[in-house]
Amino acid sequence: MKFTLQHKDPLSKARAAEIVTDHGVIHTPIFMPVGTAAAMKGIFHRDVKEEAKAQIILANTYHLYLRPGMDILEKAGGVHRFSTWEGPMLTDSGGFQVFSLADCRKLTEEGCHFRSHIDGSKHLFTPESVIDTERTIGADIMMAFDECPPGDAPRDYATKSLQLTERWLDRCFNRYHQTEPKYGHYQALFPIVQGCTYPDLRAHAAENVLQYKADGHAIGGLAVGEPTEVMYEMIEVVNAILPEDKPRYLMGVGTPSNILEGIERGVDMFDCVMPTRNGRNGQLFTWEGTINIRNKKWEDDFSPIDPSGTAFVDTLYSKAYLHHLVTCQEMLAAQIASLHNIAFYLRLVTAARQHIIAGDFKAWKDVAVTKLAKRL
RNA sequence: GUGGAUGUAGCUCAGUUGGUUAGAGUGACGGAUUGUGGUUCCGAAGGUCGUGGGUUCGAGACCCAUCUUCCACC
Repeated sequence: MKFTLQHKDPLSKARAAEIVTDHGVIHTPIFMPVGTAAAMKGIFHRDVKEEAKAQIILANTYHLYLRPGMDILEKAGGVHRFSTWEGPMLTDSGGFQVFSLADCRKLTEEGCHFRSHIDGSKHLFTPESVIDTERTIGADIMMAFDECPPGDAPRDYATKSLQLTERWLDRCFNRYHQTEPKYGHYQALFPIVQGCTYPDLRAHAAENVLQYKADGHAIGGLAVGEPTEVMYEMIEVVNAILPEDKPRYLMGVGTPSNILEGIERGVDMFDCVMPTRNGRNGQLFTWEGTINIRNKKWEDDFSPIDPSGTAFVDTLYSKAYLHHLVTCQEMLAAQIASLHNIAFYLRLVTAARQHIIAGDFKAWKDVAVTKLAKRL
């Protein structure tokens, strides 16, 4: 995997770069749509690629491990061949899922015991087993197995959690170096910087991660309940330490404004369920602000969903029709809204990249953020 | 025609021996959702208790009449 820095914004930490993987090139800053079970809910991969212009998508280790299971993925020849997505992919380690299902987990030094949310069966994830699983899935970028503590974690818990995450990280990299890719393409492993909302813990975590000379670094454990300003502060602390010549990935973030603020602070990669999950619930993102298409006010608005949109759904369908589909809970509503939203998120980061290259990112961002936060 | 049931929020229904401001689910309305269980949560709105009399300090509840819908029997 090769990371090439192309442009740096003179007035901020924003940068434009290129990541080359064995499945293709990623231009950063980039947003990565989340396809948990190796599928973008309701959207054909063809449209994810051709209409939304996604360059890399996520899948989830926890979910693929439970269904269809690793025997099937191995027989399928990995997640790319199985799902027919031929572009770059990234797998989350399942750390977040294990911890977001807190009522059915038990944490030990060895790893995490948990019960399947599907059938209640018992399982154990360890740093080693997760790396093995991610090798079998075969994504271009694998994530380390970590603990993701809540946003309001007290300091003593945050400290212990970080120490465990760091011991697990060491075991992840040991296993990573002991194993080989199964399908003939390179797989990177990104460590995840934790530390909750404590600047010194974050700084320590960022320093600790450097020893692995990884292909890229992730910032995790943010947007989990802490104030937005605190999240930005943590990004600044961490990015001051993470190397400039490697991609930085802010996990699970966020709103369009969050993403632009992250880019300004030197983040290159983002993922979030917001465009797809909120789309299924009728929230549309636009340059002018967000639209709740369920609202009665749209029932007789026959203007296009997004006149400036580039996905075919944006100008083909009216707001009134989408309002009707959402009201009727038609599957098509979720499909249209999801495709619109991920297309918008990709246009958002593409615009950011163009403005970084043009040299006017900061001024553009300040104007864009105020509009994006509006509700229409 | 006779007998029996029924009527409470848009819809489906609770509502104790008569006792504070008549509740729930669902829908409709609005908000939330940040490394996805096609999810979940929150808020506010919504009532002439079929109608009219009566008994009572007090009636959604008891009595009378009447109307609605349903069932059974002639």
